[in-house]
Amino acid sequence: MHSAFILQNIGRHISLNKEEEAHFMAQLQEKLVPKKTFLQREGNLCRNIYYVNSGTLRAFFTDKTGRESTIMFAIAGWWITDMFCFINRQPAMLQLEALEDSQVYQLSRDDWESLLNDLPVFEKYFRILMQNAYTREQLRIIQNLSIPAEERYHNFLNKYPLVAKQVTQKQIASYLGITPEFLSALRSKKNRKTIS
Amino acid sequence: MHSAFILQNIGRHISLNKEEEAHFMAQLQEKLVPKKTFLQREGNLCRNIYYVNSGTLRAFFTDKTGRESTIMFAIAGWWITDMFCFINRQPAMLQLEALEDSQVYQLSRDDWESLLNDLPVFEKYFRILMQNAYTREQLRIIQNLSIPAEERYHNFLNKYPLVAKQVTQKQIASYLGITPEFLSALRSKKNRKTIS
DNA sequence: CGTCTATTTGAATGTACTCAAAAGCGGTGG
DNA sequence: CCACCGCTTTTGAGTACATTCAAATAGACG
Repeated sequence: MHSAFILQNIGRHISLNKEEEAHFMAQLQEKLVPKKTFLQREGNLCRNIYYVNSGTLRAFFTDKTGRESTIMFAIAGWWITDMFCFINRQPAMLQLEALEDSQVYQLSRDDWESLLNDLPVFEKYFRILMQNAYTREQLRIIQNLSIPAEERYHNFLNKYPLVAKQVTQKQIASYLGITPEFLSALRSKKNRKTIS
Repeated sequence: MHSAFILQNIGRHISLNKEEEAHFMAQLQEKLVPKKTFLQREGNLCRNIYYVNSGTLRAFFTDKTGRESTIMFAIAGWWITDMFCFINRQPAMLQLEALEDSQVYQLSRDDWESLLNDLPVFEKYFRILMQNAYTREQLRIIQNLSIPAEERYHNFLNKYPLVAKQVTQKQIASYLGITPEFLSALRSKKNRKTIS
């Protein structure tokens, strides 16, 4: 049963009694997201945050020229949304797309706020989640600023091996901030080195 | 009196009674940081988080080649630390430097943890801080990935006008991820446009 | 005033991009 | 099951953005 997993996951950070667990689970709405469908489209009000039970999701930004930048991937155990727009009840800048058939729990902005009020222990849980997200993004910025694309690519493969298996090179390139052509060139350069 | 400011600042997010305010203030240690001195050096255990009362601080990363990347600036009203290493009680990757004579409140890792336990309302406060920090870094990543250096420079000037007044071009360049020479070239290009 | 660092300028170089075309791969329908 | 379609990946040539290195100029500070 899936609900066991999310409670187990939360249990690594905070302790809940049976009532609290039930109260929390009651707020969640299970959703199936077929491959290539969107949980969130750009411009629509960002109403929900999602916990991934299974599958793979991608959040990406599209600039005026149509170029996509992948902001994050999410696999089982991750929460994903357009956090800025979720918090501030604004139209989403990001789109959320299923990269394969996925199953998520949906939690609405209002229910999230109620949850934090009703069960203050969730303030701690989300404080830890936000703190992890912050430090993760900061490490990403440090890397983007200080190391070249080739090394960032290998770091990505090492840090997110499960994600790397599920996504295309094009998507990895858009996460690293390079073109798919250039990523391809890096890879073949590496192969030539390895072979010779 | 400075303590009024920090309490006022916190009061924008959570409500504290007089006892809680006193308990919180008792954890803080006031520190003067003269210009060009370091609050935190790379490799030292990152023991503290700092709230800036006055002045300007900079957090930066130094790579193997000696190149500096500015991770953040902090002026009055901001908290600053090497968050990843603070949370995980690790040697700092970042250095914290005063760009002018500054005055800060220091809160140690242990006292921070006690504060969260003793006054759970601070879980909410730091949840909001972490959430703001996360969304800020995510917007920065989106910009770094999707827009060219020249536009990022102007966005920086618009977003952080007070910071821009206090820091050198070299430091702004290292925040944007470009060399000072290239920033200088962008600026003179802009001037030529404006003049002609 | 002299020293130190920041900023500017320019030339040569390198990293990454654009555009175009070919090859590979997966899914779908006949 | 095979043929075709669309998308991803590869490859290559030409280009643009950004860097490095060097040197001159300007500013800040004791």
